Amino acid sequence: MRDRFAPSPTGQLHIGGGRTALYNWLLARKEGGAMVLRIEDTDRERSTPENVEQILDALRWLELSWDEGPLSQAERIGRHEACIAGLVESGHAYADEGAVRLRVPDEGETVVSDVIRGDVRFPNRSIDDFVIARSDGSPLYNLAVAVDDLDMGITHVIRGDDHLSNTPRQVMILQALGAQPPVYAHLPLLYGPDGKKLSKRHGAASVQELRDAGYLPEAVRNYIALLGWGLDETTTFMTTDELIANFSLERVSRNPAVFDEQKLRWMNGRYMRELPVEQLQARIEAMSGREVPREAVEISQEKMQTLVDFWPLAGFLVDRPDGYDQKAWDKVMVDGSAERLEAARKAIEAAEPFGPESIEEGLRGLVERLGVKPKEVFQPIRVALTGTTVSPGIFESVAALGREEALARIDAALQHARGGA
RNA sequence: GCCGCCAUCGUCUAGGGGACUAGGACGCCGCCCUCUCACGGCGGAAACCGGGGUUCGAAUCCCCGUGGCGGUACCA
Repeated sequence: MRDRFAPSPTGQLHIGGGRTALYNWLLARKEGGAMVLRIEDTDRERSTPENVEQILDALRWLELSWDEGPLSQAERIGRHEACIAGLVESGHAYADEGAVRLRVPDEGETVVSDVIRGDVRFPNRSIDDFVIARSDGSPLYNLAVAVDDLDMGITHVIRGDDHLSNTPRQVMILQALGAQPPVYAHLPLLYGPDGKKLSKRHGAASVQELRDAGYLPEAVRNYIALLGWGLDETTTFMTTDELIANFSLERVSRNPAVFDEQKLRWMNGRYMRELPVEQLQARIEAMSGREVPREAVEISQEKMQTLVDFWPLAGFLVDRPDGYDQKAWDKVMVDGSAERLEAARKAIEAAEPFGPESIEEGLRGLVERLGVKPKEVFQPIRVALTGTTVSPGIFESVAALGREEALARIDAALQHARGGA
């Protein structure tokens, strides 16, 4: 069993393309077959080395490896031209104003056997004698694809639904060449939330945009696998091994799917929470190119949905905030807040041994003595430390910051409250 | 125009004649937990595109309509 992923290099890899690659990869793994990576680059203008690299880049990030290739379709032009000549010679094709057209019968029908759609029948009279070679002799897409799939021994063609209407043409070329068509599987297309084709204005539309938004490749794989395929009525989380073991083309859905980034966020958050702290830390560091304290990761892990969420949440543990969010300050620093912060400072200073437990003990004791609500004490500390009203747990945050730095930031806030610089 | 594909909660889907007062998940709403934001727990609202058939019985099968999408290029 051999399948192929055959993108045309037009820029970043579209999420739909990522899913097509995933399905091809899953099936090849499951069947113990091979996946060929073939670049459909017969359109020389669009097919720049940079664009090809974008495809490979996305595939590598998704951790989808190919067994052969990347093969260049354009480099096989000699073979394509030979086939065109052969087709003319055998009478299956003829020259027309310099171009070459395939002879399509007026009667009968061409059947595309599709695992997902069943047998799709196309009346031959609805298909014109189509061009397989330009007047300069260069081969056209349908011919190149058919010849390549044949030569490469492809048994399963898994691709987007937008290719279904062109498939009878490829089948005709194969038949004219005396070959059996492969098994086809046309995947439903992916759309944006507005029902239109998924594009940049929907947020992330490409695999690399997903990566840059802080998603984990394993979460992306799990999510997009479920876009048009499902195991049963309840299974949602599957490891890659489980995906491989369970995948089947027969269970691929026929209707188009809308890419829902909110659901991906949720799923990604679940994956992040299940990661060992060291691993999560390593990923945050790899993505940002900066070192971050393990403790900072530990106390914010359950609050993040993506890798980039780390910074607004726990960035204050890496860099001292350069100011206070005005809204946060106004909301929290009301009458008496400065006094409570002052008292909290003493409690933190006295915490011994310095850690979350002793800090909690001291701060809760203060709340008790003052007879105020916990947040009336905790929020001013939070603003002093982070500049905002959002952070991991306050005791853990103070502890992670360290006594000296925590006290310094509180002092700065107190000064700010008194109208100082 | 012609050819083709598709049609279940807002979204992803389960369903392949009786198990359906249509199940799960995201999102949404409410409650609980709570130092903020989250996590988590509990509960709730929310769908079979329309019309004809077939059948004792249709979300499931057939036809028509409607809608969405794709193809129809000397693009891929």
